[in-house]
Amino acid sequence: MSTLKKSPTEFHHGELRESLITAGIKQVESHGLNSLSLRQLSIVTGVSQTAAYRHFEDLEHLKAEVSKASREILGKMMLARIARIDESDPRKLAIARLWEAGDAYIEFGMRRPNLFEIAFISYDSPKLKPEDPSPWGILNSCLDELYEKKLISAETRKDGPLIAWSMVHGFAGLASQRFTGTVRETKLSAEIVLNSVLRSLKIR
Amino acid sequence: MSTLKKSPTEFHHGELRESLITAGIKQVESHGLNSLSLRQLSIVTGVSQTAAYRHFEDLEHLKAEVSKASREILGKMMLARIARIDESDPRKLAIARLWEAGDAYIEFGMRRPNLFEIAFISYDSPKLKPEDPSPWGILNSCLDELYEKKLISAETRKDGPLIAWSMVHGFAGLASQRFTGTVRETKLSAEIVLNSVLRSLKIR
DNA sequence: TGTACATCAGTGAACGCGCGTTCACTGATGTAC
DNA sequence: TGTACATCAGTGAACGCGCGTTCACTGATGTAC
Repeated sequence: MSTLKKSPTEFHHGELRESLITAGIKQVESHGLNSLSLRQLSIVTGVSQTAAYRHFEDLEHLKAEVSKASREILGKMMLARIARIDESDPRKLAIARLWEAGDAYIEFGMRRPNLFEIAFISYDSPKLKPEDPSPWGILNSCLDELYEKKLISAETRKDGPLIAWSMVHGFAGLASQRFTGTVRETKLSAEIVLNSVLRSLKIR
Repeated sequence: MSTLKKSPTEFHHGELRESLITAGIKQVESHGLNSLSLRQLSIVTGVSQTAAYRHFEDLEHLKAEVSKASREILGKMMLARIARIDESDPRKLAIARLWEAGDAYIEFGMRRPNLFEIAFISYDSPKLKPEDPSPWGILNSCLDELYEKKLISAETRKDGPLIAWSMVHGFAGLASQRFTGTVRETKLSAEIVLNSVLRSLKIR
């Protein structure tokens, strides 16, 4: 049971940096990207409104970290779905992994639209360490596995990331904007889209 | 040579509504979605800062109109590219139309990223007339034509919009965020993506 | 054709707000000796 | 083990800004008679 606020007796927070990012994620998720402000975050975190400057150069840098954290959440969701697959046939397993990764990506867009939005805004100014796990990296691992199992050609392996990412990212974006109908309709459409990814990769 | 500003002698502007939307488009295109404000637009348009309220309920409604106008610009670009096609074989023509429409969409994302962004944000509050021309409508016309020419099946006609739109919209979004490398690389990738759309529609 | 008057489309001053950021400061911590 | 002191991570007051929106107003326009 961890609390974001420091207890009022202690002067030092100890984990302010992490707390601010976590609070940022919550704020964006429930009130949208533009509601992110240093002041708000400070209040929520129980800290003076200038404390954040000990950890972030400015608002832009904080946003970039929240963006990165969102991608990491997405990456973890993809990995969790992949880990849950029960399949012994290695070829079917490789296909199922790509499918589940893509479906998790779409689900993230649909269920957490504001996080999806900030995750894929590029903040130029700050140089961050690459996120871990990275959705892009996971997709590439899936394609590597498909290639190793001879399910896709070398050329498809090369173009695959672009094709799969465009399609899944596009649909996830449309779903996050509620352009794809009800939740039920969106789930049906997601199946069509994922099948279409496999067809594009010449797997089916 | 039309000017956005009214001449200082005249009290009535005459076309303030249109001028504000046009100024909004320019503002978003060059300084991003968040730079849009009623005050800024009023200054640019040469009008007092409250004049806009005679034409728009509030900022949100103005944004929705700018968003709609962006989609119309995109629609016009798609139609312009379609009109420029020189091809007599009706089946090849139908395919070329889909291709050019998709390519125009991607080009819009790449070249006018800020307009692309505002075009596909959904503003719930205001009910607007649907845009004309609408990118979605154009895509559907292309698919209708492919179906009439027996180039796609009835089932593909049904799923086609989703598949084509996801893929093209996804890639355009990635391109607009500069996730697809240089302009040259992006153009090469666009070809791969559009070919992949055709494959998904079982045309090639 | 001329005029009274309702309506429309502007003005300009003012309000209150939340924000990013700066500054000089202080409490807490850790380390060298 | 005890202490001096540098460094780190907070505080709180203050700044200036741009913004959306309201209000009472006024100039321009069009229409009924």
